[in-house]
Amino acid sequence: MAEPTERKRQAAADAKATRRQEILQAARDVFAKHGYHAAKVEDIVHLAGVARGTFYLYFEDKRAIFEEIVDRLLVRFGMAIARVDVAGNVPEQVRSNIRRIVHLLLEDKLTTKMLLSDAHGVDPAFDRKIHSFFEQVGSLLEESLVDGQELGIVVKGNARMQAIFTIGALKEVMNQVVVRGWDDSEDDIVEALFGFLRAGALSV
Amino acid sequence: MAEPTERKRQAAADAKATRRQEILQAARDVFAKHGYHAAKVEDIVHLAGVARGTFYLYFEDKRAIFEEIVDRLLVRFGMAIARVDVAGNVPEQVRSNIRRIVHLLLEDKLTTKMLLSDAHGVDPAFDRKIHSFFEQVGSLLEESLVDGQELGIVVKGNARMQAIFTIGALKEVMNQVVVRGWDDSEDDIVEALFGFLRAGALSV
DNA sequence: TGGGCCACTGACTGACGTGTCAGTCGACGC
DNA sequence: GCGTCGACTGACACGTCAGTCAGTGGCCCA
Repeated sequence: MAEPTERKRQAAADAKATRRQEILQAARDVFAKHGYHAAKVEDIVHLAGVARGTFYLYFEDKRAIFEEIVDRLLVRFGMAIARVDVAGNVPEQVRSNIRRIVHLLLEDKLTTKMLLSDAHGVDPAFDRKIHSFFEQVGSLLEESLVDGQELGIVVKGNARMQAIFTIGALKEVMNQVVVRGWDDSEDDIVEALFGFLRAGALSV
Repeated sequence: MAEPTERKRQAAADAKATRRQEILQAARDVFAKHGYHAAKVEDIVHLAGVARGTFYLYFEDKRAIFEEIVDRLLVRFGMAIARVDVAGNVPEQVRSNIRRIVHLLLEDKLTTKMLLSDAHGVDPAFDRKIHSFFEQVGSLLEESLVDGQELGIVVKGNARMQAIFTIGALKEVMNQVVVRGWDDSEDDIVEALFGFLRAGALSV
């Protein structure tokens, strides 16, 4: 193994992977800057420093590369969520979940921006995908809230709406950070969000 | 006054206003169904039952009619918000505000859908307009929260974030109702949202 | 040296959809 | 009846941009 031919094949594969990565990164930048519809394939290839045709050697079409970028984030997002174990320290687990998610989203703000502001209206099928992802997250959260209500650690009420409000609050704060140039620290955001979930805003 | 000529002029003006309204309504339906980018002027004129050219007698271009529809909603939205008077019954005033806003947004779900899911990525200038509107709402809310904190009726903490979370929760629940076909009653939504602001979700 | 391979190129094409404008038509006044 | 007006029409011109494909050049092996 590792005869010259093989080594070469490997080097070539690496080069291709690198090239692919370059295009992917350029695409992320362009999509984040201009939005999906205003982003031209021309802009992407120009930024990546390759010709128009090369783009199509690596990706099916404009939509495909957009989808790949978003998909990667969705997968990582899904993995960042941990089910809460009611036997343990619940508040701390909730806080950890929030922290992991916020961290993930702020790690690559450009991709988050794409997800939050461009992912709608790309294509009906793609819209459905995004929607069903958030729906899954919502359902998972809702189930946890119902469990929590039975154990008395979650406020009684419409759990589905509590889940929606929570997701909305998260989405909106991420939107502010990522679209507007807010530079609040991750910790501040995590603590503020946790505080909001714990006590709401009104103390009347 | 009201001589034949005058009466006729009035009738003509009415006819024009009606025609304009027809096109506006068709546009709202098409934008809500397909999203801004996928909506074709062709679709709008077809639904309105007029020719392509007629559209351009009434509106500058596709963007202009979209902007007019959204602007109308933004104005009404702005008017639905009342400043809270700390001398009075604060919770009830907050609840009224929520109720008015939810009512307004559910009154014309199609326009709300446009605002929530299509208004981004239309055009940089338009994006800025939408953004600055929500920013104004956010600032107003933040000020109120700061006042409330001093009076002890709002939970201590980062008021700007509390404002963002609140707006996010509202946006997300409206999105669910309007994009997904949720049919929860207005009262349920208002009460759930109010409850969330009052107590959060966790009771630990 | 030459020939095959393959990543890469960029001029080109075709589709699409916006906005235009020369022309139609009915109403109305004279 | 005849001329004027203006709302309305819809075929067309035009720009834009995604995706294609015939061609180039560098590299390696025989």
